Amino acid sequence: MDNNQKLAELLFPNVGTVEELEQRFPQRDLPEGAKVTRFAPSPTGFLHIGGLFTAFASVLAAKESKGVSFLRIEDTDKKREIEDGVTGIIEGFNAFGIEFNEGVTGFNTEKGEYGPYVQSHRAEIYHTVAKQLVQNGLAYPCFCTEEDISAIREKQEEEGAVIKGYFGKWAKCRDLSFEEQERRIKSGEPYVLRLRSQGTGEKRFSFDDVVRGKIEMPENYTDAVLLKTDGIPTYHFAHACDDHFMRVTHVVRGDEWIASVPLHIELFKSCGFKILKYVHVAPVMKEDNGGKRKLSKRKDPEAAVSFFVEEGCPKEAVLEYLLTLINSNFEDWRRANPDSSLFDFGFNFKKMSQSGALFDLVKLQDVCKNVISKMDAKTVSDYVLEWSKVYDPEFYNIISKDTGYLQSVLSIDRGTAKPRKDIAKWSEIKDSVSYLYEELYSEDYTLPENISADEAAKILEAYLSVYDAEDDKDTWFQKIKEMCEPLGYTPNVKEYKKNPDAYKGHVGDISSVIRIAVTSRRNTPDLHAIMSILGKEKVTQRIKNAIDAYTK
RNA sequence: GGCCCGGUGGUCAAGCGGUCAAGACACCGCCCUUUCACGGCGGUAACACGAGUUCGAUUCUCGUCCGGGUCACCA
Repeated sequence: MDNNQKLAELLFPNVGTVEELEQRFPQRDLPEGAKVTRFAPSPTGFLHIGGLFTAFASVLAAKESKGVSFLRIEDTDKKREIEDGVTGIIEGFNAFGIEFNEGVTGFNTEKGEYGPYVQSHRAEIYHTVAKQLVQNGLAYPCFCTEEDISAIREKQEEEGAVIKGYFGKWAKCRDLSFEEQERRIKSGEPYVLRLRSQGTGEKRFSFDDVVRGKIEMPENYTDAVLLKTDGIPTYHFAHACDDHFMRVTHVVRGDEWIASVPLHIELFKSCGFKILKYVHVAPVMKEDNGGKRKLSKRKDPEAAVSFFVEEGCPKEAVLEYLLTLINSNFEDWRRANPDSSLFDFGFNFKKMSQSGALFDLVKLQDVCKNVISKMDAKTVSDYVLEWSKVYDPEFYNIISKDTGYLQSVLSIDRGTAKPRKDIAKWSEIKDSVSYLYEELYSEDYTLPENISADEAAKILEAYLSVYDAEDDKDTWFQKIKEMCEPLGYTPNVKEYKKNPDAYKGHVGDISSVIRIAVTSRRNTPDLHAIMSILGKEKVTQRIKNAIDAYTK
C-alpha cells in the first residue's frame, strides 16, 4: 500500500467505491437529445425572480427535449441557511405552476431515483469520490488556519504576485509527508481536503458555453477546497459529484459561475467524470441611478417572487414576461400562437440573451393586461377570489357572497373581439368594480365644468321618465339620443363639433350625466351593461339620489 | 489590479459584409367613439468611440471607453 492509499484509508475508512456509485446511478434511459437539467438553489432566502428565471429555462429545456428536470437543494452552508428556506422555494414554484420531474418536493420529501436531492444527505457520496481522489494523489488534507491563509494572501500582495491563491509553492500543506499528515490527523487537528491541481495557470483552454459560445481562459491552478472542516463539500465539489451522478446533461446557472469553469472542468477530469454542457444565463437587472445592477434580494422588493403573488399579478403573465426576456423569439411565437400554453413554446437556449436585461415593470403590466383580457369571467373570478381571500379579506367577504354576480360584473366587455385591457393585477379589481357593490360604493356627483347642477337635474328627470330596465342596448341608447333635442343638445357629435354654438352640448354630455349619477364616475365601461347588472331598483334609486343632490 | 463576459432607440430586442437598421413596451399625434378602454393609422428615438480589413462595415480584427461578473472552508 503506497502513501496515497494509506492516507485515503486514514481519511475515509468506511466508504464504498466510485464504481459502486456508477452502478447505483445508471445512465438515464432517455430519447436521443433529451436534456437533463436541474435547478439547485441554496435555502438562504425566498425564491427570487432571477431564480425563477433560470429554473423556468431549465424546466422548459428539459420539457422541450423530452428530458428531465429536477430540484436539488444545496444546503452545504449551514451558516447562511434559513429555517423555512426549502418551503419558501417550493411554495414559490407552486405559486407559478413550475413543476420539476424529480427532486425535492417539500420539507423532507422528494421523488426520483437519483437522490437524495438534498446535499446534506449525500455525505457518503462526496466522501467516496474524495477517497478516490486521495488514492490517485489528486487531493490532500490541508491544516492551514484562516490566519495562515490570510498571511499567504498578504505575502502575495507584498510581492506583487499577479496570480494569487492557494497553489504551488504557496500551498504549505501540499507536500506534507504521510507521517506528518497521519500525526496531525490523529491528534485531531482540523483540516480541509484540497484538490491537488495539476494546472500551472500558464496553459489556456476553451470550452463551449451554450449561450455564450466559445470562451477561452487560463486553466485552473489553485488547490481549491473540496471538503470543508466539517466534511461537507464546497459548491464546486458538490457540483461535480451531484451533476455527474444525477446524470445531468446541461448545467444551467447564473453567469457569475463562468469564472469557476476552469476549476469545475479540472474537477470533472480528476474525478473521471464526463464533462457536461454549460449554459450560463445573464442575470436579471434593475435600473439604478441611470445604471444597471443585478436585482438584489435585499434592496428590491420586486426581486422576491412573492411580491408578484401579493400584488396579484397573474402567474401566467409573470412567466410570459420572463419568456420575453429569456427567448428573443418568444413574442413572435406568441403572436402566431395567441392561445397556446406557454409551456408549448419551443424553448431554445441559443436564443437566450447574453447580457443582463432590465426588469421592466411597465412591460410586465402590459403583458398582465393582455393575459387577463383573454381570460373568461369565470377564470378571472376564480383568481380574484383566490387572491383576495389571502390578501384582501374585506373585499373577499363582499365578492364571495354572490359569485354569480361577481362573474357578471367581470364579464362586462369581456369575451368580445376587442376585450378591455384595463386590469393588470387582481388588486386593481376592487377599485374598478367598486360602484357595482353597495359596500364599496361612495357617491360623488361632481359634474364636468360645462354642465350645471340644475341642468344635470333636468337631464336626469327626463331620463327617469323614459328609463326602462328591459331595453336592449340599442333602444336604450336610442332613447338617450331622443332626449337630446328637447333639452337643447344634439345627438350628433359631429354636428356639434361643426357648430358648437348652436347647442348646449351633445349626446355625450347627456350620457355623462347619467353615468355619473349611476356610478359616481366619469369613466366606465359600457353603461348599458352596468345598468343591467345593477338592476332597475338601484339604478332608479341612484338617479333619484343624484337629483336630490343637485337640487338641494 | 489579474482574468472573463457584454455594449443596436428610454426599456426588451431582430440583424450575422450591401437593409430606407425589424418588431414589442413606453411616449406623442390623428382616426374610430355616448365616457374610459379596445382597435386602426402615423410620429419622435439607436448601431459607445477610434483605427484597420474591404469596393463597402452595425456586422470581421485591434485599441480605447463604459457596464457587469469573478478572484472564500458563500453559493
